[in-house]
Amino acid sequence: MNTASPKYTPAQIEPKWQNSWFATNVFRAEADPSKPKYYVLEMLPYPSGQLHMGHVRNYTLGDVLARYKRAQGFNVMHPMGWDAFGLPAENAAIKRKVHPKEWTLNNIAEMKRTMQQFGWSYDWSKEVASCLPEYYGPQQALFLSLYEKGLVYRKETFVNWDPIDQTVLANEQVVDGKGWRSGAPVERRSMPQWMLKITQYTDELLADLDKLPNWPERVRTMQANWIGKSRGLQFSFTVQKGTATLPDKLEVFTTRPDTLYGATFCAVAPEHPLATAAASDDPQARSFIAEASTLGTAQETIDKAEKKGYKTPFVALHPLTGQPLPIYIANFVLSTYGTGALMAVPAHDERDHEFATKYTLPIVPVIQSEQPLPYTGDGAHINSPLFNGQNIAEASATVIAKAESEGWGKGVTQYRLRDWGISRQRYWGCPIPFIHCEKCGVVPVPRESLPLVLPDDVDITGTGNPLDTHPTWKHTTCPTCNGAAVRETDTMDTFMDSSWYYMRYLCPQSAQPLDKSALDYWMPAGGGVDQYIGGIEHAVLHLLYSRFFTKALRDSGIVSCTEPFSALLCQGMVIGNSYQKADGTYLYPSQVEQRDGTWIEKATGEAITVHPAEKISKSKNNGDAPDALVAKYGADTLRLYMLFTAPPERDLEWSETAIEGAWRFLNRVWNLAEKAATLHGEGTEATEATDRALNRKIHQTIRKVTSDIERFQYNTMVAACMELTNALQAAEGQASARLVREGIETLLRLLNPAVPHITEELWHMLGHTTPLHASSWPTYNPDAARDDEITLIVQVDGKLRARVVLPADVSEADALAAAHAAEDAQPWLQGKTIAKQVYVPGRLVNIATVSV
RNA sequence: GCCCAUGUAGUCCAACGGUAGAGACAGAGGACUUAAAAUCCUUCCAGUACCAGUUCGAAUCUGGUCAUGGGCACCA
Repeated sequence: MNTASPKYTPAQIEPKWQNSWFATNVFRAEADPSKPKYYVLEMLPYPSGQLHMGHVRNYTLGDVLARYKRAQGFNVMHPMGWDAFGLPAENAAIKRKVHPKEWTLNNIAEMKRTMQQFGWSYDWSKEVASCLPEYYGPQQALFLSLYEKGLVYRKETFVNWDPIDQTVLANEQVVDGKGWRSGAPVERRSMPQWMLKITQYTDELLADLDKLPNWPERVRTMQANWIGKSRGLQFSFTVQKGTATLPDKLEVFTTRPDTLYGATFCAVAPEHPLATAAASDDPQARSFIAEASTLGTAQETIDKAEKKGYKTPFVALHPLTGQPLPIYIANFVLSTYGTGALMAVPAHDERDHEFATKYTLPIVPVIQSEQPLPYTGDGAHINSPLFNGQNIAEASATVIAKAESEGWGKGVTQYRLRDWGISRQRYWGCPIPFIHCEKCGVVPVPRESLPLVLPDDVDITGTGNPLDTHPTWKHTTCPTCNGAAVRETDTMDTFMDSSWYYMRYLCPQSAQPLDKSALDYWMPAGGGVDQYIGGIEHAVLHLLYSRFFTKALRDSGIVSCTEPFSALLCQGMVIGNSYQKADGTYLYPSQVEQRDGTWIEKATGEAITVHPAEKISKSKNNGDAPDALVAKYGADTLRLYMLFTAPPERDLEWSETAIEGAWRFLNRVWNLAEKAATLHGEGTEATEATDRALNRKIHQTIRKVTSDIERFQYNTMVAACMELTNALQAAEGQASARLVREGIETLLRLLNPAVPHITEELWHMLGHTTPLHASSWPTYNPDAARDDEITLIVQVDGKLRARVVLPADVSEADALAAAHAAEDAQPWLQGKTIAKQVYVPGRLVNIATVSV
């Protein structure tokens, strides 16, 4: 009887269900105090126009959790938006003569269209795009709140100037001395910058890392390192030139005050006032300083062995011995850390040692050691009249106490974390709402005239700042005196945009920047986003800034919670081998195959080079585009593949054949359920035992899938569902049709968060009128899940010798007796004296014998 | 150089300190088919990178080595 059963056709069923979900807003989330809330958040994408596999993985992980929590009865917030300001839009404007706004909005539309093909359960009514005035207007208002809190200031400062992007970068955006986006070596320039006082929260940002147990350890470590807290002594040297004593002292910071007697020279940064003073009448010093700054950090990093110094005419008087120490300008001294000057102890510091060796300066050991110098370990101090024999901790305390009592120094704590420079001399960003008036100085834009909107009619050429060169935009009147004034033309770092978007999601239409009642429901005191998911690349910057923002807004009374993200999951990258032909072009994985141990192009047989797995990218062709794969297999197959192939934190290696496996599994589920829907319990006579076994499997699977989802073990969750599928297939004709059908329905409910379209379709096909997304999560019956009998392992001296099958509720005595009686164990027990017996209920008996 | 993670069948991955194999990919054989694809059935394959230790018992814990990946790297 061939009933021409309908085949699994994702191209038809997926759009159908997506339409039904989004037409009726089933994922709409509104505050409801009668229900427990759960806020699932994935990092918002930059709208490049192209969705890539990393996004697909990220959003699928979040969607499983969101759908699961919804089924568990939580009121789930699961929003999505766009990190839509930034340089690529301007680069596109320069290259392709398209306006940044048009380019960005088109990209958003395109990406959103692609994203909707995946059936992710977003409440799209919460969508925000940071480039729209509805978003950046409120951001300007928040910026004014921070200003009122004293957290915003302006500072003339050396900044990292990116010569390609023609913009200023934050320290954090300089990677190995190069711009994090352009890759160009960074230069140093001095200009007035808008700063955010993140350092006011340094201690809290560090201490509260302990309140984040559900963050990956390594992320917390990275943040702690970034904050870089260190304790030491800050003290001053009297400075002389010849015999004349200078009015200003030389302030230095050291984490090793115990080595003070070993200090044989001092070094200052090229930007230090003393360096400037030395350069005033010395052209050589001037050229040394110029060289040190133009070299930039990039050169230094590449050529880090090259420590260079220039001797100044100044000397510093040692505070304990009165000895004059020469002062050098040194290229390795950072002006931004500590005081920009240091005391050098070549015997116990590697850099100082290298420098002293190069310039033949004295090296005085002050710690007893057999090790070659420089020795950085602990030990008894020598050559240190005040504290000979003490260790580092004791000696440090002695020096600090003496310095403080005599008033030439004090114990201080230094941090590596600097204030956050947010000024960008760019067009495509949030305008900073301030006005420069000659009479009144820097004046905030009145809140009632926000949003301060970007002008559309700009000419983007790639040089300079379009806001500055715009004919009219910056000219305005001073809100205080009504005189002629000009607007600030800097825009904000895009990390500002992503520092609070997770709050605006909760009230995207609010007239206030943030609606406290919505925030207090979704992000109450003591709990923020319940689960945040994103890439490890944001471990420091975005996450640290967001934590700072949350704390600052808390202190302004705008939010109640103190940490934005209660739990964090950093997913691994999606990587793949790349295949390169001799002419340098890259082939897709589907175009190559391995034959007799070598890789060749299928079409031509030409040999190709295989590069090891790296991040999937368009230029390397090492992975197909997500929408092409959706067209080929459907979203559910791609989702399942992403979940099944590797655990979330691990890198996921691209494999076309593994996708085929996911596709096949879904077809098996389809065929199984489809058959159950057409056969109406025409019965086989099932035995009680087979039914009980199948029922047990069903309940064990519910238990396993539930706990796997809770632990983000999505790969084993899928495996458990595959097992149940196998069991159900095998049970056809063996177990009762009613139970098989129940098993299939359970399977669909368990798989629904992972593959929502096919499960919804089959659920419907089985005659259910309540859709799966509105159904509750299955619960298991512990009695049904319990095994009747167990296989007990019998070990003798730790080695497996026999196994015995016993009732699950066997007593220890019976289990031991059975173990001793086991035939296979006999040869190993003959004539042995038993020393110890270990019984692990349900698992094993281990009989340890006395060795002769 | 420092810190962290990872290392299990040909491949991707499982395994509260307790039977190394749940699941999948690939391979082999078979069934169905005129044939192929699809589907279904059966099946081969490692002893957990290496060395030592703790333990009745180690893939799992500890120490060391190696490899891969990532982060930090003149922070005084």
